[in-house]
Amino acid sequence: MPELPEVETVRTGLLPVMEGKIILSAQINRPDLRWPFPERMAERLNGTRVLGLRRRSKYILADLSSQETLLIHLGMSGRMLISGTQIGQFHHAHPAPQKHDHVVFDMEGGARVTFNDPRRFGAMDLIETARAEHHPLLANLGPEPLGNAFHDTYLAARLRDRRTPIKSALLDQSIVAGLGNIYVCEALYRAGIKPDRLAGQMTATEVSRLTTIIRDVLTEAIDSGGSSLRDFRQASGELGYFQHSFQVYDREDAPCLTPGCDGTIARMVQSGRSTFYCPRCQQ
DNA sequence: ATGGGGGCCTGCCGGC
DNA sequence: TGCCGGCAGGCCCCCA
Repeated sequence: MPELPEVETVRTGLLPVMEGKIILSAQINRPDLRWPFPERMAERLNGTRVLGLRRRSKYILADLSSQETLLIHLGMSGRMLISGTQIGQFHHAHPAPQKHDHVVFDMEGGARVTFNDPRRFGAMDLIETARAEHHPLLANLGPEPLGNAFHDTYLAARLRDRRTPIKSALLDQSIVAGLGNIYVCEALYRAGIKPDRLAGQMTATEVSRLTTIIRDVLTEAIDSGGSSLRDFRQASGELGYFQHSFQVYDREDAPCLTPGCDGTIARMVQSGRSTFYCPRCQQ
């Protein structure tokens, strides 16, 4: 799915049409995504005002005037598409409904936000705002990689003695929340660390370099509007362009881009997922 | 407790 | 052209 930068890009895109606006109607077209929708979801959403839109890891949290929070996860293939916004003098009509449009929000102000998710690995839930961080999906998340709690002594402590590959450790959302397959591959490449090295064997220097690089990669990706793999779009419908900055992800057999390295990007499978790396400059 | 693998879904692409 | 296997940005759950 959308990893942290893509989710942050979606959140930013939704802000102008959702924050401060009333949900005039929520239309729910099926009983579930990955899990059943909460009881009476449409009724609980209708007429509430969206007080704020937050992000935690890869989750979007909409705090509502009803003291409830709408939790949204995009899974692998979820999208939030906006229509009906006024751009200059032109008014964009709502497009015809598409297959896999599972939830449709009509907002005060005329915008329509459509959650479309072919694979249905996404999720939505409604929870008490005051208890949001205790939601089972959020309770065990590690620190935000762009927040103050993520620093090298923290990461070193969490990696210590772990006998899992560093790649798996960085994908573990309880260690750091928001990384996915792409950004872990990119970060390990930039750090010059071979993805199958054991987490517990990282040196202090390597851990320190990793924390900085993880921040850098995510920040650059957010600044680029995320990545538009397989046509993933921002809420506005625009394509992000960080995919053009991938240095290893999906580049099997292509030349390594490190200056002076004549290696070739390789692919291996770890825990059933593709890892891309340069066997030459990642040690 | 920790690590690995299966499973959930649909769509797309390449090979035969 | 059609069918089939493999693959896909996630993450819960079960097993050893």
